[in-house]
Amino acid sequence: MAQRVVPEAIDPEAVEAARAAAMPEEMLHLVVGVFDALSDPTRARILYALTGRPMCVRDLAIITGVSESAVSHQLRFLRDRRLVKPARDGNIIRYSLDDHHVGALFREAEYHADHVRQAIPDHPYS
Amino acid sequence: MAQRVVPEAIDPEAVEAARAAAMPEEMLHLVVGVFDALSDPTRARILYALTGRPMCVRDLAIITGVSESAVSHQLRFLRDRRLVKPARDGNIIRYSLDDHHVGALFREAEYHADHVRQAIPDHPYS
DNA sequence: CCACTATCTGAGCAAACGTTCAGGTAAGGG
DNA sequence: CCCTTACCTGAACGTTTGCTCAGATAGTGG
Repeated sequence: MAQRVVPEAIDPEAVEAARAAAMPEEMLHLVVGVFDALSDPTRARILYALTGRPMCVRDLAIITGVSESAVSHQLRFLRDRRLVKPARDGNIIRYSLDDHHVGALFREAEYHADHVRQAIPDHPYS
Repeated sequence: MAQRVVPEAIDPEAVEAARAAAMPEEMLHLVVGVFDALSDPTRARILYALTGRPMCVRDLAIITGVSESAVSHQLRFLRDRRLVKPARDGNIIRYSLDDHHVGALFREAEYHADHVRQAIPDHPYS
């Protein structure tokens, strides 16, 4: 009669181990935040450009192909997450990377991209 | 009379350099794809758990706190991007990481998280 | 075979996202 | 001073996202 209501673990040891090794909630929030910052083409282009040199809003708009307003919105997003920092120079504001780890993240992601392209010669995403 | 219609670069050299160093469109697509996979809390929890050991859908649902259906949907997403791979074992299917770079990405992101928390002792995101 | 288990799939929906538009602020030059 | 330049901001919008629900599929054991 009494049917199972709570789903049981199939491999309780694995679940226990995973729970023990799980990332703290707060850390996960921050980690997901960085990946989120890098998960949009415009933001990725901005950050990748800033990998090489500081740039102002106007020039970033040219590079990314969106409006200056859009760039400004995204820069605020990136500033809030401490990924870029502004530096005033007269009338213009030059943005630069606030964390050198961004470069490393791109490098690792590129390795992964190679891994994918290697698995499927004619690349899998349309 | 003839007013400027096309926005001019403020620092043409920087724009030119950034253009020259820009990531190829196709590569950017793949790179953004990985970050996108890692930018959702549920997917991040799944991948982080799989960092330690292979797991089945049911147990991942327990770990992540969402339904088995939701996990299955996300696993399809991750499978499409070659981030995880399934291995049948009788009736259950165990998923494992398909790319060891995922671990490295988490590590770099954690470094960044430390960078943020260091900058602002009482952590900045609510 | 038939019931059960583990996983998958498609539709539907509320929430979040990225962009543009229009207007606002702050520093610089005539 | 006032106008221009560079950047910021809020509202509105169409799109995308991640979830749940209901039902389908595939392997297992009696």
